[in-house]
Amino acid sequence: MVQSKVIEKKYRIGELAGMAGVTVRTIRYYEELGILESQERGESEHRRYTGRDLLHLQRVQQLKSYDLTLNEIREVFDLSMEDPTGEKSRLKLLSRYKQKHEEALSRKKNLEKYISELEWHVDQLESVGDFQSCPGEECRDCDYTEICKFYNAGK
Amino acid sequence: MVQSKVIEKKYRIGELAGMAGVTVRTIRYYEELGILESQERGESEHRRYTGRDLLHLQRVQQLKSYDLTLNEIREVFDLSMEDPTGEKSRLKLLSRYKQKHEEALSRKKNLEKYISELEWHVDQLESVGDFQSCPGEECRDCDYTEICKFYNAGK
DNA sequence: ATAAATCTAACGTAAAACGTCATATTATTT
DNA sequence: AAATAATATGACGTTTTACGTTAGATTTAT
Repeated sequence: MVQSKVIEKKYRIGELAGMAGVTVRTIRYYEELGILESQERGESEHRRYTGRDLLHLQRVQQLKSYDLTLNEIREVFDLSMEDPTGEKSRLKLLSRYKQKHEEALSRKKNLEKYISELEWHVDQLESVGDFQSCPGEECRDCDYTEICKFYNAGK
Repeated sequence: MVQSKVIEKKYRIGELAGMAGVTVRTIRYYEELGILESQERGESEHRRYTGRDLLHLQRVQQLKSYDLTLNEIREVFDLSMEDPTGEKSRLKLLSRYKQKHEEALSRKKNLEKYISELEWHVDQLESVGDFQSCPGEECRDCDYTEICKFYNAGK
């Protein structure tokens, strides 16, 4: 079964930028950072991109939406570039992914503490009348002894 | 019952910095931003701080650990400075806290998506042999159709 | 053949959170 | 009182991030 090599549609940098909703400069910048490489530039001097490149670019946007920096994004890409068919490589990859996982969990924990604090303030403001400021005298009666170190600090 | 006005121990900027584990410059900077005001400077020209100021400074550190910027921290402080005894003020405060709460929840959602993705990669690497890269051809068989828009993108 | 798009190279930017002088006062110690 | 240490103000410097913005040259499209 001969899979005829269909000539894939190639895009120029401006088209790619348009489709992905970014600027041309952004794409060149990503190339600088090693985040998005273009195909070999045959004959002409201009960059050519494929549909897969568009996917990669969209993937970058997605990762950005997770609040990853471009450097972190490159790290993630570097990870998936590594060929994990070998056992050693696989284990290395695994541990690095796990590390990133840990980092993310830690960030999540911080965020949850913050959310919990905000909820405390909201609770307070919703139960009219007994508003308490923090940190303050009233911290002595605060219920959030777990998440807050000021609860016991009222002079 | 006359509460004799005990003269509270006052700290100089260097002492405060030492106790809080920050530099002198940091404290002056926080003052610039309106995050930490010093007492009135009686007689001398030097700043004086109280135990409550130390608490406030520590509170700043805590909020920073939640990944808030100094500007956001000031906003939070400004909120709790407002006198919420009036109904109008209380409602305004409430809505602003709720907004910050929404923002935080949104960040949390993003983070969870990212964590979920990382877990996918970890899963893959742990079930040796069928490693898949993303985005890629294999995305067609990916289980994470909910969190990933690439699953259907295999050429 | 003109206009439109791209190329490389390089300097500019804007926010964030201080660091680092420089110079002048003020406090403390001897 | 003299020397030393701590502070004060002001202002410019620094690092990181993610591009923006010329500038001048070359390529591609109409």
